[in-house]
Amino acid sequence: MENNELPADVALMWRLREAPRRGPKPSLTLDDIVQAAIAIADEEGDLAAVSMARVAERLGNSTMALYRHVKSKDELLVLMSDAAVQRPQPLPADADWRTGLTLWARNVMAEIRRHPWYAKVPISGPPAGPNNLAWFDSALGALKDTGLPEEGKIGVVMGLVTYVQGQIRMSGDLAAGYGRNPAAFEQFGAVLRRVVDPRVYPSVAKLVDAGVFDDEVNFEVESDADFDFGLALYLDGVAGYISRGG
Amino acid sequence: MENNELPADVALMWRLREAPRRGPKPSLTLDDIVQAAIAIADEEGDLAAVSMARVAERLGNSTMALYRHVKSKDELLVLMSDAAVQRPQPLPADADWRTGLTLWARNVMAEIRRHPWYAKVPISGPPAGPNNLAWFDSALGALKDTGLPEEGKIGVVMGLVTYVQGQIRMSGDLAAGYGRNPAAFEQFGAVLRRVVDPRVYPSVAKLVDAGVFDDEVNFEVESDADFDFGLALYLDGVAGYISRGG
DNA sequence: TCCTTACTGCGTATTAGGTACGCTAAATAG
DNA sequence: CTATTTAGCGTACCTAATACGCAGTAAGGA
Repeated sequence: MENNELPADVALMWRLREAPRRGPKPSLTLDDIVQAAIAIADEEGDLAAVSMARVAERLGNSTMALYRHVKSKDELLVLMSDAAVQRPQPLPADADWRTGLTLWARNVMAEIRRHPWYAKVPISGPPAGPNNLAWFDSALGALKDTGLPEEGKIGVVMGLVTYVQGQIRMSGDLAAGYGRNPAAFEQFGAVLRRVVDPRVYPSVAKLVDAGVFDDEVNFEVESDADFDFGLALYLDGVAGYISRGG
Repeated sequence: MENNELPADVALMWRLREAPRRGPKPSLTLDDIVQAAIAIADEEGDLAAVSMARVAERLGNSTMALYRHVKSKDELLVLMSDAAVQRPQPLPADADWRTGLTLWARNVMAEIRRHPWYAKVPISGPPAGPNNLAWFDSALGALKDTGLPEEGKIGVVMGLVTYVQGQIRMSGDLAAGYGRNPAAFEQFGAVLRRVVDPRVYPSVAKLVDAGVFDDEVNFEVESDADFDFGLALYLDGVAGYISRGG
């Protein structure tokens, strides 16, 4: 058959399996499994909360039943990461590239905020699922009138993806760390004051003296501002690249 | 005692524990443990290869002996991530900020390439270890003549850290995925050709038609080029920010 | 000197999780 | 009706983290 050549997980994500004819009717569908796993991760806010046993329990099945539908837990994670993201909203057709990419990046951020575990799924290859590919397509589309060569568009989008992913992972890790031990953050300024020798860490010492770490930090607000700040810097760079013609 | 107020892991990283007086001489030092764990992660190229049992075995001790020196495996990981990075080389004093940050970013990349697992250690808080703090200090120092306010410098450096981290994690994940299943990458173009409907994925379809995915990809080379490309874009943005005066 | 005390190493056991294997039963093709 | 294919699942094995408590050791004080 034609889709035998496709990697198994890709075939699953694109639903390319032909319906099997014989055997008992499945009491589980792949969709059920993926949705249950997503629900657990969402509720717990933690990818580590997803265990095969827990997913099966939620579905009223035994653990091993899942393995009839999924080759391994890793495969389930890949399926989750494609199913978790909805298709992107189409960008306004009349938007210039910068407006489009800004919107796109914010939408990605918003989408993933609903599934914070998304950034923890190890990326094992190019974006091969239909939903993730749609996001990729949408970002490329924002650059269609820039005159950049195709490779240049890919580079710009990859850089943006990298930035967004990095931001998400970092803020996610920090938020988790904060939740686990808020004191560590509140004491950070005091810790630095105790530990930082100005001869060894001159620049950090200046920050400490300037009192930068003294006020409490609000993570939600600050990470949004940081995100837009870094994004704007990156897009400034892209603007220069475009005006140079790639 | 004064350091009782410090978080335990911070105190360990800065070696602030007073020497205990009574009891048997420790046959293990914290350094031994951390170095053994690093050695395992380096050799295996995989943070998951580090288990408490394996570290202990390497040291000729029992698993549980480690817990006299380290509160948990997570704490060991934090210690590893600070011990793994050497102090940064001082940046040339006469370098402008852009040369300095470019050098800095490349040095970070080179340093972490020697310990690819570094990027997998969950960041649970601000950079609190002496070595990581030294890197942070070094990056801030590169911006000292820019006239940026302290908060602006932090923003620039945080954005850069985010970019570098994102790049490292992504290229690391991809390389691991490639190692596990090279076929998935080589077939990627063919897969897209089979699966991409131009009406749904117009921009990706254009890439496919342009043959962008047809040539084999060399990961080492390409990721360096991608890294410098994205870095340059970001630094272009920073240049604009600086010339606007923060 | 000897006892107390703090501390190290470690054996044991518990808990959690992923998954190989093989059996049983169901549905369908012939 | 029989052969084949497939779903569910019980069992078992392996890896890993870590709580708990005992035993032995070295320094401080009597």
